[in-house]
Amino acid sequence: MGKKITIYDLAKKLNVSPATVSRSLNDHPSISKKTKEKIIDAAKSLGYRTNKFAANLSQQKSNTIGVIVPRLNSNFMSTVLAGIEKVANDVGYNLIISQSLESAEKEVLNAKTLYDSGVDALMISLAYGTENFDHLTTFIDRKIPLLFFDRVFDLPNCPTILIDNEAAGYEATEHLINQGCTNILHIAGGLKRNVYCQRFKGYKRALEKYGITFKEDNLVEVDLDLSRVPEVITHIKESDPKIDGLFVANDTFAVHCIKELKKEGYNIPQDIKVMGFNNDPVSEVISPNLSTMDYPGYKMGVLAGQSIIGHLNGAINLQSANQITLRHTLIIRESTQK
Amino acid sequence: MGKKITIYDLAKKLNVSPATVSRSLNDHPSISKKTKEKIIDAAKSLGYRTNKFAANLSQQKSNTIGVIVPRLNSNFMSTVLAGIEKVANDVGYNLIISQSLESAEKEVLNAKTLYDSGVDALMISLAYGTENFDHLTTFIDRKIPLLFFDRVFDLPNCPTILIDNEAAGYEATEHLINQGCTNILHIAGGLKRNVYCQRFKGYKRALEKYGITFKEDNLVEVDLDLSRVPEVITHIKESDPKIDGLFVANDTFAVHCIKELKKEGYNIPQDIKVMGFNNDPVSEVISPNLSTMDYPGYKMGVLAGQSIIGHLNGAINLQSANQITLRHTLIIRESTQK
DNA sequence: AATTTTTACGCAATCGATTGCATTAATGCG
DNA sequence: CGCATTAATGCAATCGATTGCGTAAAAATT
Repeated sequence: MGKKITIYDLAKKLNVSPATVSRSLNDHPSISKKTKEKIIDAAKSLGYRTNKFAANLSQQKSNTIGVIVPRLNSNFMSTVLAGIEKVANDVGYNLIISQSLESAEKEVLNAKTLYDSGVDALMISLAYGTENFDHLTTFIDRKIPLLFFDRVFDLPNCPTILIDNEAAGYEATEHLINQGCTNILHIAGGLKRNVYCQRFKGYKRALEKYGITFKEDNLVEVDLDLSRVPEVITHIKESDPKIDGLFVANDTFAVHCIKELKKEGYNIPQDIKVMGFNNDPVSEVISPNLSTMDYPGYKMGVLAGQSIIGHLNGAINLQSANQITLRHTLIIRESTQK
Repeated sequence: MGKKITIYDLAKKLNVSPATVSRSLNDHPSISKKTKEKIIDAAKSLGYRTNKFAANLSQQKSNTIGVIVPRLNSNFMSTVLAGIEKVANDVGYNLIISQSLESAEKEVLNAKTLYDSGVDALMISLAYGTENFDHLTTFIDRKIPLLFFDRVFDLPNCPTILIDNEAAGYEATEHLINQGCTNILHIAGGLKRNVYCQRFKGYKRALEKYGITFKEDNLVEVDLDLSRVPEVITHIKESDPKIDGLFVANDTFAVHCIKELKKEGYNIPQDIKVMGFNNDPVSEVISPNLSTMDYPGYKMGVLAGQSIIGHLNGAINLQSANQITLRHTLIIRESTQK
């Protein structure tokens, strides 16, 4: 394998100008079929590969999309990413993925780096603590498409993709109530984030609807790290009147609550009925199987990808598809049986 | 926010040459402290951000590392990726991540794209079916560092990071034997890949060591997709003599086997003892808890990242750290109790 | 055949940062 | 003070592809 070969090499070899080579390779209409073929053949046989650095510089675009997620290694996120990657890859976009690790500061740094890297668009799912959005408005100011998914925030002209967390929270709670629960504890993630805040709102609305008074004590806001399970268990043990229903904002946490509750001698669902959220694979593994809310991660990724790419291609305009709400589905399993 | 500002803008504003600006920004020794400070201050206050396209073109490097994995959405892989991302991000490298979806063809395409994108290095975990490595030797030919992790292949001068799958397979099988199993079924992934092939070898060696004859019938090679669980169950049900031990090459699959076996009336571990592999979170959720082999994904990612970056910086040379083998740990839980 | 219109291609500037070499300014030294 | 060093900066080419504009050649028109 020799040196990298450039359009200049091709041009020289074929006695045409570099401009012609470039245009041929890009299938520009004003080049005759013959020359095009000649050049493309030569390019192929000489193993020409376009230098993206040069192309990027000259076109001021990178064919790259930046993605910032709270963490890569959660089932939900990696599934969303799989969806995004699929569509991006299919149309020739690269994905630069970075994780904020739930830190607002790191999110800012990530955004800066991606900005510097010249991504053509940014897709983001916010960290727990992000409150300031200057790192994102930079993108908007520079007309770089910005899309939120799952953990969204309302910025002008930014499409968002999510589910109706309020309705889902409502349905989850309603289900528990229908199963006979009257004292339902809700374990929420950071309430700054829409996903948790909305689920909580739904929870409250369901209580109201069924004439149950909401008690501050029945809301626990944690970061959903498993190390926080014990305090939740304590909370439940010390509850008076006794908690008889548990609505947890994510399956992983719910599953570990069940494990601990079982250890403490609780019968699930007889003593406490438990609802999760996400339909994570573990929900089908725990015994009793966890009732949960299905949350279409892969589809979310695919739609997010399609949306941003359509947008980059000018096919979709911002106004028309400013918010996509995906369907959620209540999944009833053993953990909430009467 | 106005237009993007360049070193030329800065140069003009400060009455120096672009060269001086560039050198100042890169802390070149031959620029006086005063001018450096002056320029850096101005850059900061004007919000200068270096145009990576230009820098890349001129330096012929991208500060970007390509990663190809079979799939993003598995707990193990996303954990490894989290580790890689962490170290890469800490030292200012970007990660372009793509998934082969276990298809050799897509892996080739991914490799091409990453090559074209000018990644400074490539890290890869192979798809099930990859047998030809031309798409990777391209990198070697062009002196682009190439590293394998987990699903590796021995190419000259390519560092690999993995665990001792043979030993782990041996220990897993030995444990089953020690617990009294005499007819152990092994569920393997594609045997073309080292991880599965080696685990299988370890399995066989353990059998031999304990005087058990290996039967072809006791090896099932599947792609470990959950849709394949039923056929495994059938296999077990029809086995004669009865299978009393199951060594599955990954936890997810193992867990679903347990679920199905329980449905079929088997008692785990009384009737069949089950060993998984990976120490996936689900292994602690299934009842009975699954014995497994701990496999340090995050650490693998971190080491892989450090290795390739050290290498890019010239700190580590290829020869010295050509293969890193991580420790694995047998984790004994309920599913293999006597 | 003369002229207009198309078609096909080349010229040269551009994108923004980097860097080898030359040059000027500052400093040192006898 | 004059010359040799050394320090600090500028010039201009380079990285490789893209693209507006101009022009020569071919085709169409009358």
